[in-house]
Amino acid sequence: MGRVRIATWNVNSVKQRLPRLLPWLDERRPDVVCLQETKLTDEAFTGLLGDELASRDYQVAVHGQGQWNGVAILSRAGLDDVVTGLADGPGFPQPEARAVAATCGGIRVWSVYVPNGRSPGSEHYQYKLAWLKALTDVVAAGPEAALVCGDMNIAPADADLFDPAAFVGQTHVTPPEREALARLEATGLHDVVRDHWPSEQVFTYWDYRAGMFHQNFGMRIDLVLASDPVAPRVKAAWVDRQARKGTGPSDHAPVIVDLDAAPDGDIGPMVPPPSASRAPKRPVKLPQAPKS
DNA sequence: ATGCCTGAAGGGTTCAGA
Repeated sequence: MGRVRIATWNVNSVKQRLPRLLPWLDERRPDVVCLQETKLTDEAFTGLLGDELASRDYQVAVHGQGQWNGVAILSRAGLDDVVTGLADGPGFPQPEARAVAATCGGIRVWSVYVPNGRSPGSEHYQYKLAWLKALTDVVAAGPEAALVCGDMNIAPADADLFDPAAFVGQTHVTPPEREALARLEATGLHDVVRDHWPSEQVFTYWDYRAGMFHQNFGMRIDLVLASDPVAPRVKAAWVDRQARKGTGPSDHAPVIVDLDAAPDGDIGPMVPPPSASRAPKRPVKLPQAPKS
């Protein structure tokens, strides 16, 4: 098929994000959308926006739960062989709604929300590493044409942080997390945004607090990983920072990838990475969990 | 020294997020 636009977006509650999500779908017109942190049961998801998505010709694969987590795939490029969850994946302690897969336009598409990890060495951190191993096994056993999209909760390199010094000792940057991500990529996946912007500062997440977005103090933790047969088809790969601006945004911006053809002129501007933020004048102290 | 903002559940506050 021709051009296919694929996007991934941690919306931080699809219910709260509806006034941003629907106009964004109409403006960017993605063919396949991977959502994370939907925070709705499947029934609530369908009740809330089933009609809105159907009227835009999207088929929907949802895997949600109440309150936390939740992933989905919207597609008007086909939606076959839907699988929810990770086979033999770990729970915390029960399995959580963090992965859904479907075949869209001949590509096995995964929408994933990797566990946060909370603090290095914690039970949740071990869960995160085990979850990544289960994802790696399932992707390795799957079709060759694949896209793994979502919130990895890992900054692949220090270049993906506004201030690496601020993250020392935190999750998202520890060697075991980065090694787990590298093992996933070693199944034959390419980080297409980094490949297209090899030396640019590109972020996908900015904390809501303390004007972090305004200062461009962000992280790149939302990734599109394309398998060997798919990666050469990538014609554009960018972060839609417009979606992080304005009223009622998610704390994450969408990542948009076009396969095979350059985007048409009528689907909105290509947004280049912002100019590099200046290094903080003073060391930036990240919020810490309160001591128990 | 600090969870500084946001969302969810549920209840007058707490937990989770990265």
